[in-house]
Amino acid sequence: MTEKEFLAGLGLKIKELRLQKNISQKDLAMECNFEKASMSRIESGKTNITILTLYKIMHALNADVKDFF
Amino acid sequence: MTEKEFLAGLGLKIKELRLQKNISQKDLAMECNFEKASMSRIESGKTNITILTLYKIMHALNADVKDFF
DNA sequence: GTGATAGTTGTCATGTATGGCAACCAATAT
DNA sequence: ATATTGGTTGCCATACATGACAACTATCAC
Repeated sequence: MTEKEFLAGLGLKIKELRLQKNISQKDLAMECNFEKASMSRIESGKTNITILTLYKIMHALNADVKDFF
Repeated sequence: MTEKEFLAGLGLKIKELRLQKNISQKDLAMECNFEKASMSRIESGKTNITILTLYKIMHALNADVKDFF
């Protein structure tokens, strides 16, 4: 698995978990205290997020970090 | 759990996995293509690593990302 | 003591994540 | 046609992760 693929996969996983909660990128982003634009870039695998950003998203989704992989 | 605690916990987990393989910070760092200094800071929770850095460490340790959490 | 190994800490340059705002596209509804 | 909603993309400033090198401490061996 390349790094690009890894990021894309993680983004997809976040998207899946978000859709399970039936919330928009905007709403999830707001709970994480950042812009919907950032969430879009994250879900599409365009940014190499830090572990704390993942942690924030995890919290907002009431998920475990394990669930992201 | 605070963000600081989260980073510290992750660093500790990396250290554990590294020690299970009986390799030094320097050796692990070399396999990840960075300096032992960086590995030291990561294990002590001083840096908010990106997900790709975690991915590299995971690879070098032959571990699954899940194992880090 | 000298040397080797393991880890920590400081500083620097470069790249990029983050946070912010705006403009845009697509789809749907009014 | 207009408005709304969900998502994407561009740009900007700031903060910080990364990669690199050096200096330092501590421990253990010779």
